Amino acid sequence: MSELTTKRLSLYLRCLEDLAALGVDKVSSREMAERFQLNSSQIRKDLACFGEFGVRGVGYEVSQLRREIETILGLDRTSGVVIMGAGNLGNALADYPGFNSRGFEIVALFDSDPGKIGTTSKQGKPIHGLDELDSVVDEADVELGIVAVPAEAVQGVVDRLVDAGVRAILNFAPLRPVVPDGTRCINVDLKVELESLSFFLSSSRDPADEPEGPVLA
Amino acid sequence: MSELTTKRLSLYLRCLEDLAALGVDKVSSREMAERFQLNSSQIRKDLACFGEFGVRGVGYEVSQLRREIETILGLDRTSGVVIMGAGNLGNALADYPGFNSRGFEIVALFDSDPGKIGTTSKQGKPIHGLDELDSVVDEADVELGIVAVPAEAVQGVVDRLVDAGVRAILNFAPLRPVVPDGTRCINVDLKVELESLSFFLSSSRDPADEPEGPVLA
DNA sequence: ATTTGTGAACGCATTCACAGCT
DNA sequence: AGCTGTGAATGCGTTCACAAAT
Repeated sequence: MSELTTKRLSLYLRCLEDLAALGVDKVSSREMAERFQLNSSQIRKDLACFGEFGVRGVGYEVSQLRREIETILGLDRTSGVVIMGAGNLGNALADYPGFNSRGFEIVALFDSDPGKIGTTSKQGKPIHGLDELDSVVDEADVELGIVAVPAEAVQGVVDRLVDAGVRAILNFAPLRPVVPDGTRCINVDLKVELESLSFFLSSSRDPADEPEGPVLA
Repeated sequence: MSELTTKRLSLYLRCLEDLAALGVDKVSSREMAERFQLNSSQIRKDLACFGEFGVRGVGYEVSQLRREIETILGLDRTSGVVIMGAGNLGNALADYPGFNSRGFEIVALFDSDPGKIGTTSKQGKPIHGLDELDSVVDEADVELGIVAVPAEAVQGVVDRLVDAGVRAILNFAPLRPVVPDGTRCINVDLKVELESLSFFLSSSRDPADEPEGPVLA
């Protein structure tokens, strides 16, 4: 099963939430595709990986499909989340509404700075020292770790998470840590994204790509 | 040219910076691949899109290749950046070291909250009202916009950026705005990433994927 | 001997197009 | 008539393998 498919399922889920909020109760793949700029075949193929949720000639029932996707993504169950690094980014993520929603619960932040330990984020999420990681992970049934520490600290922090039993990691540091088999790490590399935009700007300034005007005389 | 290639170029650049810091001055694609867990053919193919930077039988000169990639990505030139939304995330991004580095300069944040206008981020980046967007973009030669506002405000904010002449946008809100041709928008959807990890956890708990133990008797 | 640069082969993901069902 | 589910076709990205170069 492709990771691209699962990411699209998240998108579809959000679309279905929008539709439900609008009071729509039935939707076809074509309708959804048009409304949200998706591809209808792809919607159907993605869903086909997990079952048959539609009715031929009719379409999909919004609330039912929504529940199905929630179940597929494991959002029918709440996962505890810890955030490693209580800097600006860690704090922002701790209070990010999207991370404190169905399926997830931010349990705590961890930092090595003694000045931060014992304080909380703006929304009141506690900041602990690293020595408390194992006990918090055990007690709060934490399955997910978010890493927002400087590059040089990443591998050590990830190793600590893996030792504590966390097998899913979202890493924001600009260095891809090595993780053992059976552990998944998704890297969100903000600098790479920004540099990709810089390339776009640079190449659209540079006339190299479009050497001539319109070909039509 | 694939966006995947340009994102990998950012990675290669970071690797080369590491190598330079270690005092390495020549490197082969195989060496780089092993050290940073990449694929040597892919490195060569990616580079081949932009020229011939190596010497057969020898490899690449670190400082030269580094400069070449900086030029390709447009980092030999500083782009002004504005951040829309001075909430937790916007503020964290404004002070993020990776965004205040070679090739980029965070110029200002913008917010509609009168209580924030006139204040600054922790690192001193000014927060303006939306009415000042056009003048700031004009005066500071801003080419890049980062969007960190709630979903319902995204499209309006993006339209304002486009009107002001910003043609490259990094969007953190959970809604993909429509942008005109010639404008590029990269969406970083944090909730999608987290839900993708939730799926991984869910499917590795669920024995459906691996119905049996080891096949070897 | 070693490594680049690249055409060819491969594999994966998307899109098409239609049979099957309501 | 209309829409799903899916095999077939296409397109894209990665990997292989080797000729060209030092």
